[in-house]
Amino acid sequence: MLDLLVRKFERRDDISAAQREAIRSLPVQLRQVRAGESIVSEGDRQTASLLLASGFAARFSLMRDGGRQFTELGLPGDFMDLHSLVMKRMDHGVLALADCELAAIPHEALRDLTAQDPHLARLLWLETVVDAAIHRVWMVGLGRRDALSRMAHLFCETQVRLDAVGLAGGLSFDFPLSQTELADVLGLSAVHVNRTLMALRSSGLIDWREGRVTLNDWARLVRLADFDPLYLRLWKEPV
Amino acid sequence: MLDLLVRKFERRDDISAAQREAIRSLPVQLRQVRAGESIVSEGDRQTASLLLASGFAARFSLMRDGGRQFTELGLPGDFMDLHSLVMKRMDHGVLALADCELAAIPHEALRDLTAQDPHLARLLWLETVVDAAIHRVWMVGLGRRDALSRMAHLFCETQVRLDAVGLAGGLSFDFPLSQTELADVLGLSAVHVNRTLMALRSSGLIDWREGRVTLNDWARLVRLADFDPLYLRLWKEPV
DNA sequence: CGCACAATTGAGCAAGCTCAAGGAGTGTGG
DNA sequence: CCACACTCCTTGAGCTTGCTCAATTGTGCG
Repeated sequence: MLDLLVRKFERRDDISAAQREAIRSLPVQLRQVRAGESIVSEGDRQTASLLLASGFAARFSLMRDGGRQFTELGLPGDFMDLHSLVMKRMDHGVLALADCELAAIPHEALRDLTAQDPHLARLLWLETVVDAAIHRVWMVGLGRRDALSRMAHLFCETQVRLDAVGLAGGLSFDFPLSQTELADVLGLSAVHVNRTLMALRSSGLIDWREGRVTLNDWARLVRLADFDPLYLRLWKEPV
Repeated sequence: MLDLLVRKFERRDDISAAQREAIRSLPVQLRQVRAGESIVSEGDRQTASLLLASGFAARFSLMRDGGRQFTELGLPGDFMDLHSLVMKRMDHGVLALADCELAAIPHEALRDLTAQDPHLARLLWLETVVDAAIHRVWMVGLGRRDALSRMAHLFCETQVRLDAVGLAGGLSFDFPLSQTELADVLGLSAVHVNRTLMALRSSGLIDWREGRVTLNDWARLVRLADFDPLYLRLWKEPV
């Protein structure tokens, strides 16, 4: 379960056997959340951070008028609320989009680990920094991309992120969102998501049936989305 | 100059005299950048992080088609690229919107500081986490708010952030952006920014003349923007 | 004066929205 | 087994927010 974290760190930088061991021996408490249920609510004060072991989750904010905006998708290997280690009170909620298994790691243990090992501290810090980088890319999409390119970008990003944790079978991956949920990711209405999707489908770029997306023409999709995966920091570079 | 940082930390948590001193004795190199010039370019590999001492800056991303989206405003007391301490390569650029003074703090010094003092490490980490929180709020605005409320929200946020560093005279503050730049903040066209601004002005909510904004009706503006400053983490709470 | 840049305004257009309805799949109680 | 409810997807129709293109008016500066 913590191996997921080890493997993610190892994609980004070299770590020693002792460090690997230090991560593997972090205390965890397993938690299961059903699809559609809340994982963390806005305003909660966290005392542990949740590592998603399997499933799909999303950070979201609600508006006074009932509107909802998802601000990030959480995939296996991602922390849903690592930032709560330094900012206890949650400024947003986290929702399970599929059945999820989560490993709760007490903040106390994470604090000890980061105090004793500055390198692992930086790798954890990097996790939250990559979240911010993803946020920025989404902002660019929300502010400056039209629906088609925005959606294409999300599919590209999701493919690369899932592939990084071995959950993409080539250019195909599970994507258990409803179109309404996708609309809240993309800042569109559900109706427009449907039409945009139809356009992507009928131009042969993607298929999406029974919760599984297939990217039929990666090159064309990347061009349409202007996608460059550098911001995901999924390749080695010393930290 | 580094006092700005000390004061920001002290707004958020208690720090000891020794810690204060450790921050004050960080090596810095002063740098001046003229309005309109670039502070950091996308793709740069940073070896120091830049603390904005005075002026106004913005993070931005460019699109292939020439479009531009600002992803955060940098105000005095903010780091423009603290995240580069753990993610060397810049995934976006930083632009001076007004004449800026910056203090460059070598990564080496920051690494030493964070390795030796976990509490200060967490406070620096928190800086980047608040950036991410601001990103999320902007995302909600870009995805789900109309132009009027989005602009009102930005003015509220800017007032609170400037006030926190003593740069707001009551409900009035310097705001040295052109309408075109504001458009790139809000994900709107310059023309629509102008019209939205007119609406805010003629309803008596704000004035904006000669680079200075005045908020005439804070309560109404907050309501229009649905603004809640909690995400800025400008008040005390142990880290 | 001439130039560059910012703000403003008009006019027409379009991407994306809302409202509404219908179909398909699934689960539940009778 | 059927009726019903429910959710999700799909499609049509008309509307509205915000866009583009274009022109006009300052304003500071060499």
